Amino acid sequence: MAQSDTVDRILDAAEELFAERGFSETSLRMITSKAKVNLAAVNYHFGSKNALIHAVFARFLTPFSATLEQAFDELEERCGDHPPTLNETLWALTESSIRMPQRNEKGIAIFMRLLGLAYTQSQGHLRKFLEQEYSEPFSRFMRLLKQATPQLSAVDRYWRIQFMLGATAFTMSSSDALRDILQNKTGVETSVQEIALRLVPFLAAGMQAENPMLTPPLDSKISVA
Amino acid sequence: MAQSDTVDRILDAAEELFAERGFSETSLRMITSKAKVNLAAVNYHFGSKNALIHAVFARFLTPFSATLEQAFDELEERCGDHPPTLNETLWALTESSIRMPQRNEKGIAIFMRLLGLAYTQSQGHLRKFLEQEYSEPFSRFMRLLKQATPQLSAVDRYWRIQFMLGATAFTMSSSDALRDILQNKTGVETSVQEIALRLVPFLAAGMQAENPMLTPPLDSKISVA
DNA sequence: GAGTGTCTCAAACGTATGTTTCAAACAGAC
DNA sequence: GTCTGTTTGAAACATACGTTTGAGACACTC
Repeated sequence: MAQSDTVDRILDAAEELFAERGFSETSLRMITSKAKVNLAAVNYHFGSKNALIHAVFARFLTPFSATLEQAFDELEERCGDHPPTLNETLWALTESSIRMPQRNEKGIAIFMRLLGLAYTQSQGHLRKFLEQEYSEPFSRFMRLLKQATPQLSAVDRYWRIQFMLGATAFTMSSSDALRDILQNKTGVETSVQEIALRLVPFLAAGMQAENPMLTPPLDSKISVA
Repeated sequence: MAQSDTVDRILDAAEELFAERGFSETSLRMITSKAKVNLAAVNYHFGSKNALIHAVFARFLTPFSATLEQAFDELEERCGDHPPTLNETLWALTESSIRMPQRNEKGIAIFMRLLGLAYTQSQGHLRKFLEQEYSEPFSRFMRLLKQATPQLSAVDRYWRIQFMLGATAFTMSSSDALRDILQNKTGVETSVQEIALRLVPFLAAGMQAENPMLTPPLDSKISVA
């Protein structure tokens, strides 16, 4: 074979195992035995385990980042001069992730789970890699959010964006487990698309909540001070 | 010394390191050297690394669970026959965690971060341990949430609770870092109490958002199917 | 078909991990 | 003081990890 498929087999296996178990909990030997390739192939083709992790992310993040840029372009064009609304911005992001070209049926779930892990697991090298490779669509999203919520103070907006990120990353990073729990308890099946469909209204409502400082009940022991 | 403080020193060090780095990324040798105790002390006092993880959780979860039960008791008593509202329920939980007896100033952040990790890192033994030890206050909270949101279907409510958990665990677990970023960018100081003050309205608004299935924009490519 | 660069393979390397061992130190009771 | 049960200490254990090695197989060029 001229161009070996070993690289792809490794990436496929690594992607799935990383998503299932996390990075440090997945050994190269698990990956190579699942991919049915030799152990040394990983270091031959990628150089190191960290570089393999980067490659796994790059394989889906590069096309996703392109799709997202395009979605933002269309959105801003469609809106003309007035800035896109919060709902439109969130849906542009959601649709981009859902309509991504998928390698298999688990595509989105793995994609989301990996993104969640990237935030959650404190892998310094990964964060650095993602920041310097994909900072542009990220800050563009932030800019759109700012335009869509002019009524919020910078501080309020900052914290609410963190809340959104948290709800998304956390839910997606354990979406398999959560889906299974729900499946066992109620027999209801839930696709990742449906989770996203439920998540966006939740986030939008939270972002647009009333002034946060007025809500503690009168008898609360917490002072605003 | 009659009752050694080795146990507590190990628990303190383990708690902090686990919260900083996760479970598999923290070795017993890191813990014992931070705690300035012998390596074998962990296995002597706790039996295994997994048992140590359980002990770390039990040390703050047991008193917290008691505080929470009490807060729920007071809440339900105060409300008489009608069920507590969503805001009241959320505030009862928030105040319980904020007013927890804290070992140090990082108390709440570590507490939240560990809870988030427990959900995120796929440590089967931990989930099993937490479920069989602390299922009661958890399901009581769930019951209160159910009563406070009768308009939601069971499935909607399930997912929205996950979103709340995520926003909370994620934000609180990285509250130190997030506070510092905000401090550097805007010069604004934020206490954990203030984060909670901002978080609760966000969550309440998200929980009470309009029917999630009606919100995708008209030109959306996503079908509700 | 000899030569060349690419890739695979089994084996080993060095290091780090969780756990165990066993002697020494310590405490409190008699 | 001596004994007894508990706790600490340094060292070793077995295992798993990421990585490296060097010989072999393969496809291709000239």
